[in-house]
Amino acid sequence: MVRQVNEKMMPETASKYGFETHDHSNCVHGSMDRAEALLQERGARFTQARRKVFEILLTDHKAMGAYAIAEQLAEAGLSAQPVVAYRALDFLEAHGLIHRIEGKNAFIACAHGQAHEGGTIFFICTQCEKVLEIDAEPETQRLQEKASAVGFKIENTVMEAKGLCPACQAQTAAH
Amino acid sequence: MVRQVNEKMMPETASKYGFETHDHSNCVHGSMDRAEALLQERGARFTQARRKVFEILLTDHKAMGAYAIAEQLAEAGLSAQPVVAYRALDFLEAHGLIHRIEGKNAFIACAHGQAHEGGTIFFICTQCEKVLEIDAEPETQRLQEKASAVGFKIENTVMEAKGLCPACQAQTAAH
DNA sequence: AGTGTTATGTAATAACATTACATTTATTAA
DNA sequence: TTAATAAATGTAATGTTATTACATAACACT
Repeated sequence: MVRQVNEKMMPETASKYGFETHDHSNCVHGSMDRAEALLQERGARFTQARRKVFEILLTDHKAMGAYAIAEQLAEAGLSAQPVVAYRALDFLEAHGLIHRIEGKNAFIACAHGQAHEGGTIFFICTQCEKVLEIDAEPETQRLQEKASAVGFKIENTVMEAKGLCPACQAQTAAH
Repeated sequence: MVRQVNEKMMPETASKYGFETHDHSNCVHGSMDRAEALLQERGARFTQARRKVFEILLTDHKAMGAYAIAEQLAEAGLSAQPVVAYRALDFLEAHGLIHRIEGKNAFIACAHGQAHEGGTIFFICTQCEKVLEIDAEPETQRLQEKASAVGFKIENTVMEAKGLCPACQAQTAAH
């Protein structure tokens, strides 16, 4: 696997992370390595299917549906059945390595290698499908307070905003 | 259609609204009347299908899937095809009369007759399926600020929390 | 009444997700 | 090392949610 970055590769590797340019090749491998370490520490198995699914999500760096992921699994010699993707996705989500985007029935690799303690807010670009993750604190805390006020016990919170990222706004304005 | 409330009916009509008891019969008709007025003002047509779907959601007062709604449509002599329900749901949502709950692929009648200007936060009870709506201000405003900081332009926000309502907490604790 | 617009009926299909069970691969303990 | 156990994968089928396409009907306006 190629890890070096040469001039020819730059246009591809200099992708978007959040909404800013970054060295994507480095980002992918760094995330894989961190995941590897994390899972080993937890005594969880980073199998081929899980590895491949995580890699797919890291590579595209945008929200992807389970079926699209399943299709790509075949390339690694794995079954392309949806359930295979879903199983890996469940596992990765449980370990905080990826997020499920409710508003899109899709998944993204967690940009931070591991999910925020206090939850995450997602800014989803409806045009390019990229997703920016923001630490949900202190909003989560405020939600807790509102819940307490009416006696509701929160188990899980979803905060997502759809709209246009800077790049797509510029593109739209250009027309 | 029966509008009067007698002793025999009370156990059914005294349902939950938010998480507190209220006169449900009155609530349903009040909402229908408000919707009627609102739509007339906007020059939109409150057809039989739309009326019936709204009524179904008001009656159960909990999150319902489109297919469950479609089944009930037949009772009014309408087609039970999902698309009929979806069309009415789209219309009602566009006019702020109902909300879509992303985390459940389901819909509820807006408890306030019309959606909050600044968005709504939903507290969804995973046990009884009831949903409480809370004004999202000032959270929406804070989200806007966070978005502005990274140059993101929000078009739509989803804030939902799943958990247990007071009644279901009590019930669970009793075991 | 005639015309354009809006809503509904009907059928088919697309997109997303889970269940069930057989088989394989890894872990563990004898 | 091997037998027993647990964990993960393969495969097929099915369940659930949502949309497309096109014909027909109802309404609104002149």
